[in-house]
Amino acid sequence: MASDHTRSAILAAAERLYADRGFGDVTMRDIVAEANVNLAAVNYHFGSKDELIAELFVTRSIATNRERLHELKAAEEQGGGRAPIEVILRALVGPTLRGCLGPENQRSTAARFMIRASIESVPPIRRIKNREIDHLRKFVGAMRRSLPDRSDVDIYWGLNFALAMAHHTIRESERLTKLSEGKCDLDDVEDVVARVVSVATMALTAGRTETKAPSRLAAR
Amino acid sequence: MASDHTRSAILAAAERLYADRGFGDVTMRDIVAEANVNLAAVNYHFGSKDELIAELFVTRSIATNRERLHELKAAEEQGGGRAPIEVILRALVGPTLRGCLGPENQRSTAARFMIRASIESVPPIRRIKNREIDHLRKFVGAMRRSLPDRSDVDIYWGLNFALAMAHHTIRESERLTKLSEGKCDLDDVEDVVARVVSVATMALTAGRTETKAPSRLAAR
DNA sequence: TTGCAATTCAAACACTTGTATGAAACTATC
DNA sequence: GATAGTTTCATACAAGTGTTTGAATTGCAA
Repeated sequence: MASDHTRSAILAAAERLYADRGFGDVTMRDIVAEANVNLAAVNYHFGSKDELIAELFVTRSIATNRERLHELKAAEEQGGGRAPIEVILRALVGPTLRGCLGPENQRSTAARFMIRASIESVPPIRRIKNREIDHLRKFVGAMRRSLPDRSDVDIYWGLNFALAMAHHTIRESERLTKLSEGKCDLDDVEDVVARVVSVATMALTAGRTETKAPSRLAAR
Repeated sequence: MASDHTRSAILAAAERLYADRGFGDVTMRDIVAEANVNLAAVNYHFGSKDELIAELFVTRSIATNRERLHELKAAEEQGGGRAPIEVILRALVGPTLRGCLGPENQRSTAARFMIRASIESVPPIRRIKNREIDHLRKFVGAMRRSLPDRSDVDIYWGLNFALAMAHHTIRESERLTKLSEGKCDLDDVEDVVARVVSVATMALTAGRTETKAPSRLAAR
């Protein structure tokens, strides 16, 4: 107990630095400098660098998953156990996209940290990451209920592509802006979410629910 | 001149190790051990570790781009200047997917190295990477010619999503296999290519060329 | 205030990293 | 076969890494 001040200062500084520069080039000395704390404090409070990273990841992982599941559950309850596929997908990719894109000042360090963690596979995180599969299975379940005629394989691929578009867009947002000479506005987060959800919905419904070809706006 | 043997042994070993384990945890000592070569050889032949990485990346970058452009050019010539969008997308994502997926023994180290390079952003590569945008612009041009009614913004997003699905599927192939309990067969590369191309095509044509809703098999 | 545990701190430690050095071995030319 | 240029090698070096140490400082209860 006592003064958690140092502890949380380290957590905040580490998360910020890791989110910005990745795990590779952030040293413990960088972290303690950013936190205005002595070098030995990290080992004193967390045991080791890896345990610090692990704690950061576990905490954020739980929070992100809770947020996504909250949206999902609300949608399913409102639909009497079956939510529209667009809404499910929105619950899956919305929180992360909103946290990582948009105007600079309102991006969450937490979301950016999680994206880093999903890219750079550092040992302490890799060990924990398997649990994420259980989390994704809950979305698979919801998608099955939403699209009972769809094969499992198609569901898995749809989920995979939805995450692909969301994560890749975040990671390569700078390149997309440059390539499109600013024509693709990544600050308009809701537009990005709508595009991702729309395409993923098409991937999941094409060739089955014919004629309905959901428009991009329908996913808003 | 003289014996390039050492030089190329280093290149091969480095590419293999980087492809497998990433830039982060491969040291020069790992490389020279794998190449059966003295530690000082890397600095003697390449100047520095960074220059070795840069040479590796430039070489592979040129080769990959040439392969993709070759497919693209052939398609456009056959179509009298306008290739079907499916074929353009196939030229974009096919080579990489084929190189990185499929049965273990026929995956190319080159392709896997390039994926590593596109994920882990290490300084020597970051400096070079900007040129890739020029390469992508050629695909944007072909896509514009193929879909003249489509807005530039939609073209850029379609390209972005196509690359997203291809790269993410490669990076997270293990997770997808585990999540789907083997139901998604990532060794069937042509099926994966067809799925990616199909979804990207839908993203690029939906709401415009109505009724045609291209089926997954149509993209084969 | 005194005493004791929790916390902070400067310094050092053991280890790994990429790079440099200078002697040895090799190769080809005369 | 001697010589000059290239390549290899064992070894050392300087810088940076995470971690440990033991003394100083703080905070709080008796």
